[in-house]
Amino acid sequence: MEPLTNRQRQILEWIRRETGINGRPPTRAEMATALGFRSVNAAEEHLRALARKGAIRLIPGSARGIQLMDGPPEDAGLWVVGRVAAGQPILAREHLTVRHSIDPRMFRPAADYLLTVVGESMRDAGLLDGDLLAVHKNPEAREGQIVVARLGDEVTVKRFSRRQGAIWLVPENPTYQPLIVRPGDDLVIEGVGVGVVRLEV
Amino acid sequence: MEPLTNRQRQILEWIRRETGINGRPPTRAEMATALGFRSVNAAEEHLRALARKGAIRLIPGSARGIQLMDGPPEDAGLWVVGRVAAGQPILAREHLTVRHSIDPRMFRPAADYLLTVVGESMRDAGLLDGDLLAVHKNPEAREGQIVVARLGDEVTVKRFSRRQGAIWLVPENPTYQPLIVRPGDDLVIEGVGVGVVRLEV
DNA sequence: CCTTGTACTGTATATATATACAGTATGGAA
DNA sequence: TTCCATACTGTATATATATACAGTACAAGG
Repeated sequence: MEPLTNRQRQILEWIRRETGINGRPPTRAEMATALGFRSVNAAEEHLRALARKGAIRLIPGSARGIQLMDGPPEDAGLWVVGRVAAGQPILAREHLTVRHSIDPRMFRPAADYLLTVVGESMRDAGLLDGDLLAVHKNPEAREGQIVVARLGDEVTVKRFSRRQGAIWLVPENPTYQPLIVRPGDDLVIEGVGVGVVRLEV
Repeated sequence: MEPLTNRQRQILEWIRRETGINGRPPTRAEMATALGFRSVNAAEEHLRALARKGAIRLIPGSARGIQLMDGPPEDAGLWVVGRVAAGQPILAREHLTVRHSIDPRMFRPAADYLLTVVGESMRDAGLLDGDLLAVHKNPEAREGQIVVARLGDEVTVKRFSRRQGAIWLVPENPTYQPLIVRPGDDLVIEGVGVGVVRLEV
């Protein structure tokens, strides 16, 4: 998709919001009124530009014929990706399993997927066995963040910390030991935790 | 809402489906074509009937001016209702605050609202301060369930238990004491916890 | 029996709406 | 410099769309 200008992004966001609120896309006249155009043609040309760049689809000759190319964020949903060892690292294979209807943008920053937590190593951070960790994909982490880290083939959820020039992956359970990552170990930060969803209480 | 006839329910369902697929409500002509009417007025009169019975709202003089009164269950979302004391009972007032786009039917049984947990009394059950407890409205509870209970004016989240002929509201934190409900105290079970959503990690 | 509501057909029309065409001004790329 | 895209104003028009009005048939309720 071609990049949008600031104004175009602004207008696309407005259309998205308006469509969500009213349950139907706006007309050119409604756009002009709301966005401050004195000519309906300004709206028409913005729609053409957005359609040309692939952000929307226009249905010719049809009232309110605006289709948003990426569905409204409300029903985008999140996938549960594999299972993650939060105790002794156990599993590594990544594969989509179930999709849940949760707005990814409810979390800050927005979540990209959900990971099932396995084990009790993050218990004192309120992360229990079976919990779904909402993860924001990011190759870097800041001090104290809960991260999804990959060490070789294995994936683990821990608190990220830098101590004595090394990276520590610290559990939140006194019966577990911190993982100290030595330079040369192939550590990959997959993302940072941005939220938790528990389906059983 | 007045009861719908079979045909009206059928047509309402079609409108709902169509609106979801196309991102906008149908026109009278589209309805006639799809539903097999040879007159657009059949569609018009069905819409009038649905509007009169409160199932939809019609926007006069507007193209595709059909508003579904109850949104499709997928994007119904959940409201955060007030704040609940999970430590010493603190707050009682119930009022809607924010709405989150979470499928209520993700939980078993389906959630009716979200409650913000206040305090640390349920810490060892993985319920931290600020967590959103997904609650299924229910006036009864079974042994061991996490309940939202109202004692007089105050609302609290605890584990439900029957011991020695009385009801115990048991915290999950050794520094807190169980609440023993004596016969005569006006205890109301507001609902049972069916899940947790945490927006910060 | 009469009335009311449902469930349609068939025709007609005002207007809501998309959309073309003619301009103006600006800024970036070739 | 020229060309093109952006970002608009302003006018005009074909048609998509809502909606009124006139019927028909049937079933239920008072």
